[in-house]
Amino acid sequence: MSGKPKTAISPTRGEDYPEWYQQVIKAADLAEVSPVRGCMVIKPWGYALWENMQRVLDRMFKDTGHQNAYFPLFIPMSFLEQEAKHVDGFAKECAVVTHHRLEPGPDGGLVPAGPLEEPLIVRPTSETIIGAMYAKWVQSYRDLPIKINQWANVVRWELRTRLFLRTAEFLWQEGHTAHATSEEAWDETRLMLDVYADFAENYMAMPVLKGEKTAGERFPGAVSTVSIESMMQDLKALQAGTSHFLGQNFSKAQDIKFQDQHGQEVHAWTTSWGVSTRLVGALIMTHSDDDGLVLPPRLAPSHVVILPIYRNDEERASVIEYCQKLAARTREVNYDGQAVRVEIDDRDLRGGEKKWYHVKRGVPIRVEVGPRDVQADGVFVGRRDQPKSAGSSREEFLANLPTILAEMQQGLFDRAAEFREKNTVRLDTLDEFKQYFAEDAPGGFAWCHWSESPEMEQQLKQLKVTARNIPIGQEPEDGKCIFTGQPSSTRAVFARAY
RNA sequence: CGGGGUGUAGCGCAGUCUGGCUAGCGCAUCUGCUUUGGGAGCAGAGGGUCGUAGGUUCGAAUCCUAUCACCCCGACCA
Repeated sequence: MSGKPKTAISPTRGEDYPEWYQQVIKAADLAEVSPVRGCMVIKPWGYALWENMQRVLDRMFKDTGHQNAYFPLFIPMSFLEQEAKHVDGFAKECAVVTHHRLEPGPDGGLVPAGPLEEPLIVRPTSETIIGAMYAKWVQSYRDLPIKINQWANVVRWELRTRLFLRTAEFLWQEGHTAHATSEEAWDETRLMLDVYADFAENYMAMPVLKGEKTAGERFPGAVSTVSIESMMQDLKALQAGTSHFLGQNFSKAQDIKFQDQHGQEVHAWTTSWGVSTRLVGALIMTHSDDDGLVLPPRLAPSHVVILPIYRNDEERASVIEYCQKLAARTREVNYDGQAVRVEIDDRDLRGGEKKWYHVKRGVPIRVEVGPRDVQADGVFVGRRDQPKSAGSSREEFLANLPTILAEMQQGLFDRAAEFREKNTVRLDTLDEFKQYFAEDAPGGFAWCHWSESPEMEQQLKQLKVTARNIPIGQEPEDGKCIFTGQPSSTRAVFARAY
């Protein structure tokens, strides 16, 4: 016995960040690697978190005029060949289905049989298959706009995978819209970016930078890609969501055209936008600490866990009864427009062990109830964002619960925002830039004047830094690109990234 | 996909160089007793065709060949 560790997660963030990340996922029981290369199994606690994200986002999509639908998992290979730039971006990393039958093989195994006339691609994204349907559905300007979202799984044959951040198969939503005018499609692109930013900041408690991607970081085939970018606790950036203005590139390739009010035949303007289970990774790396997962209350699968403490059957009976009543009362409390989510953990485990189990899983509030609390009609309350627990009366606890949860939600956002602020700089020379992103330097977010150029690409590659985006809403400012000296009026944010 | 590394019990590892007792240890699991407002103590038990397939040998976790998977570094990352 080496004594009680100081932290529940080992190594700590400071010791080995990537390993810490893996250990948090394991300790919180969010997911596991599966027998299938590059694919993960999302476990109940992790999936419940994803379901909460889905629920909120789905409501937001519907509130902005979108409808859900479902398109096929398989895409004919010829569809992917339609848009030239799209081909460049996706061709290499797709799973391809070439047969439609299995037959007994020579060694008692199975061999694929029945070759397909045209190979099918497992969707890496659905622009092409959805576009093909839109081409049928759109004849007149009266058919527009079409605003559809789908919740689906997609496959991108990634070589280096990390749970939630990059897996070969992942869950996401993809919105696909078609519009009569460029302006309308642009508005849609920006509106959905706002939805994502709203979700990230107000539900995930994760501050984000909204901005436009540089040409090099754009979605293949898009005219413009905008993104939300956030800072993880190791100072690396993570792209948390993207929204694409596709112009008429896809509609021309797929013949999505209509007659406008003047009888003119015109190609539609399309957009697409998505967020994925990567958000779970973002959530982990934004808030969690050396004792495990920390969840923002608005997305936590459980807000409150009640831990009964007793020594014998007699105590057990009265404590459990008290806990059940407490749980019922807690469910009557309203937080964020819903009943507070509460569970009782009555497993036959030692108190300390049980407590740490829920600390590691990030449950916002722990309520410990023993015989003394039953006597006093009290509770012993621990908050995930504070090290110490404290006693209070039952009524006081119930009355304060919504405030405490709201306070925790805000507290997480404030702490993350402050962290990003502290690790953000404005740099005006290449020397400063090189120093800031030197191998042994911590790095962070650097706002710099820039211009799209081979010089920039080369410097960035050397320093393992990427242009994250060009934040929206900057005051125009006269400056010079730090790489080329070209005049520049806006800054881009640079960082090492996931 | 290139370079390097690792596959031995659910998890983490020793043993491999130099082939040879019955393949071990820690944690976890199960049982009993003790403990009980805090990640328990003692005693006992279960669990392994040593990644897989060939080969060398009287004998292979150990040597050879192939293959698969995972990790790290690069390339890539919509």
